[in-house]
Amino acid sequence: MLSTKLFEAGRFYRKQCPLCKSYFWTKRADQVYCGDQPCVPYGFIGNSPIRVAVDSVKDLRERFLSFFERRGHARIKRYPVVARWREDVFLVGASIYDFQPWVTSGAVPPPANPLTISQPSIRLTDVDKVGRSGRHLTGFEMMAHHAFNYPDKYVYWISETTEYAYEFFTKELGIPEDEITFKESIWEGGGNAGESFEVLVRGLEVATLVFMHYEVKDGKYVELPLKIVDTGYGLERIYWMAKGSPTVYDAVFGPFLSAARQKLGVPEPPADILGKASVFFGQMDPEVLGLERAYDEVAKKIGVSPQEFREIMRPQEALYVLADHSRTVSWMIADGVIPSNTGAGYLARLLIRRALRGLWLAGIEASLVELFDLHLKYLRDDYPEVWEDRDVILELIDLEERKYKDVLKSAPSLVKKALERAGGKALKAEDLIELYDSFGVPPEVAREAAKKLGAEVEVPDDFYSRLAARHQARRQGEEAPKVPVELSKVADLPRTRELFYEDPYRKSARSKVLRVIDGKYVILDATVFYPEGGGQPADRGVLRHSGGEARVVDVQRLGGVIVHVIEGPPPKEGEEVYGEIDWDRRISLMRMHTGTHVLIQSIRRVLGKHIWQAGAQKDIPFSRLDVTHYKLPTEKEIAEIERLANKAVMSNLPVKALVMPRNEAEAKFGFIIYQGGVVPAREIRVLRIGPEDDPYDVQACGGTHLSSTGEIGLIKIVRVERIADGVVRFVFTTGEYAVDYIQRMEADLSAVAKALGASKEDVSAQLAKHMEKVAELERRYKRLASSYAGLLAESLRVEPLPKADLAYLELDDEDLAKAVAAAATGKNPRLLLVVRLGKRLELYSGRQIDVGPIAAELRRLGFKGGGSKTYAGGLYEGDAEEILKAIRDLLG
RNA sequence: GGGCCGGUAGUCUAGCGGAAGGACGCCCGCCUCGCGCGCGGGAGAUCCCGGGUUCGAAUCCCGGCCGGUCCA
Repeated sequence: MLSTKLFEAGRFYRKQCPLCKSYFWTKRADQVYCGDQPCVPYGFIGNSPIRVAVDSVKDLRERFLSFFERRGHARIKRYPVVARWREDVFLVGASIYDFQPWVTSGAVPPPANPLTISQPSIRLTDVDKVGRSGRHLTGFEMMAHHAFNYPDKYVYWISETTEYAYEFFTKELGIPEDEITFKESIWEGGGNAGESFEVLVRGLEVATLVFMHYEVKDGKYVELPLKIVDTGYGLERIYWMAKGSPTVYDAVFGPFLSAARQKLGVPEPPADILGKASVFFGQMDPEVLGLERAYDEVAKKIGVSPQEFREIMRPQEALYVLADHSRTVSWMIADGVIPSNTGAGYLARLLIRRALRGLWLAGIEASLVELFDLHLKYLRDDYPEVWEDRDVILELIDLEERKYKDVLKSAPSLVKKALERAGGKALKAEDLIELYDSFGVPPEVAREAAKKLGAEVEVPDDFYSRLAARHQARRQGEEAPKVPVELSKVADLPRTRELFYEDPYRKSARSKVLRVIDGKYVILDATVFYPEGGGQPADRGVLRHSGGEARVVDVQRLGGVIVHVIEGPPPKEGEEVYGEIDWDRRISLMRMHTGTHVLIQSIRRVLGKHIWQAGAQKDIPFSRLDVTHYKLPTEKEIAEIERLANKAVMSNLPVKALVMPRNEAEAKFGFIIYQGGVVPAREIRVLRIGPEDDPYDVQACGGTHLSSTGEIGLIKIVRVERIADGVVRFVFTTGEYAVDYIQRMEADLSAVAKALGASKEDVSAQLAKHMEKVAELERRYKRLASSYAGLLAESLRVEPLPKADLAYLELDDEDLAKAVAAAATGKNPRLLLVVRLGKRLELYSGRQIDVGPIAAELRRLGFKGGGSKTYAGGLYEGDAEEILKAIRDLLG
């Protein structure tokens, strides 16, 4: 039993729902059911219990946030929907995600305590119900108030939380006190758990109050030192209730839906059918029933034919899906997601394709870009930052729309080919997998295409898992540890002192050997050797010790210590060694690393805010930087990026590594600091390029860096390529390697210039001239050759035989021979022309003569070759007279 | 990172071991008062590059380059 002061003082009854067996609290003595779906139907459609005027979603959000502000909560800016600070999920699915795992584990203090926020969240678990259930959304705002209770600092717990919620709904929104039901439940997620209350009003869950104080370990609940109040108030749902409209979509997207209907000529649906449908769908569980069955059931309950019902609903659903998905996708793109075939990008693509498919199924001919554009106008007020990215969003949608249409267009011919290969009648599961794996044709589309060709295709239920199995084999073996040393063998050692951070320019140090494992792995108390990390390779160098000199071939982090992998005589444990790094290599890598930061910022400034690092590998002589971008940059853009990057180099900006608390870094610089991925610590190392008041670039980074950008010397982009959908790779180089590269290019250019007899500056013009000259010569040659061939054909000495006319010619040019033959056999269809071309012998014949049997006969005389009906060619070393004689015999 | 598909005239494409074909576009002529349509003719291709196999390679094999696509 989960009770609280509010229930005791407010005279609530605790009851058990006879349908779902849940316990709940209510003020109404006569309430029987829990008040949740599916136990009771919606009671607010067309009749809202909310007594105050709520003009807009924005108005409601503001009421909530200021309500909690007035009660001592700090208002926090919403976080991005892309969870770059986490490695376990792509997207933020609730407000608590903002604080996991660092705050909830206790490692990092919250940005404020208590706090209130309205967090845009994305969940794709119920994506199939969106548009149909009337209440599911892929994107929604979770309004919340959070309190983090530490053993030494108590904020508030169950009684305050329930009172706040009760007060918000009854006082702030004016819902009658006896309309509120608190249902007891247990909530679990993200590795945490706790008791919870679901706040229900007339059949709709409007908020969940979670009292998180367990960690889930091996299926058991372990008490956490932290007690966290995690609440979630559905902004869209409460607004829906305030409006009392048939569906949440009509409430939230109303103006857009009207505009879209008008634009597309889709009639306004009858509100009563929509309202009833929403109520019945709400009470159904399509997961169990199947969506199509649910359709029939609801139609029956409303009293219309299933067919009529579908006709009314299909276009509405398509519009609902469009409204929801377009908002979610816009959020994602504005936060830096590029639709692609991987990760979060794939989820964006999925939503875009679902929106397209919905419109297509409903028979609505429309441009998705225009519909997005229309919707963005309505989103502008609530999400100004999304509006700022309008251009990028529309360009990406246009691109995706075209791609999808291409797939649909090419599907029939691909399916046809697959059918032919499979022998006509049916496609097997492997064929479908092949189609999806190689061409992106979804199985449903393949089935439709095959049906049109008269073939039956069944999509297996386990299609996607079979697909996964096909790729599983390759995934294995990837996670080989970098050093084959068990963590337990070094767990007792103190953290290695990281001299490379204290002074990145330090080349050597004396330090003590703490442990040597297998004569190959050395751990020191302090080291100048940088361990591989953050895309920067490990240092190389030597360890000099009493027993000689060992080469350091690799350096890796293992827990808190740094392991040197050596080749050569190992040092003794306890002795002092002299470690020296390969400085030329290290300083070059530092140029590459600092250069990477300069480059990504330059790319961002030229190509746009949607640019994020998708991976990077610093190396010599070339490094690479992968960024999110949807098309190959133009030469002009690349030149501009390079110019900007080198301008930053020439400005000789200061580079400074700052160690600061995570919250402070995030608040000061934003989430843009997470370019290289997650940094798992309370204190993070932030690299700032440029002056404090106007930095060029700021990123969380664990690498070694120069102290000013001028030391990079030069940044040269070598190549730009698209390595995947939505990912562009910049291959570049810096410092002396950039000079090497340019010198090599110039040497090549010089060689070309020399061959052309032109100066380097004049190469391309001279080359164009040469090409033109060659083309002109070719034209002249062809003209002459063709008239010469005509003359030769005219002057052939033709020897009439009973079965054919024979002619013989000696030439040294095969093309000429062809031309002569074409002219001569064209005129005389019974001509057989024998041409001697050095060691080669060729026979050409007119239409009426079959050269095949003749060639067969000649092979017996030593001719090696063959051909078609009117041509035979091959080697013949003997006397041409013998051939002619044989032919005369044959044709005589 | 890996798999698969593709690269043939300005564009789209057929051919997939034997003399590089078609469509659109372009040029010329006929028809028409003129335009368009129609008809006839013509120009236009290092068959992506480099090796190999073969008497012979656009075609088969190997290696590159470029593009697409799917999976990580």
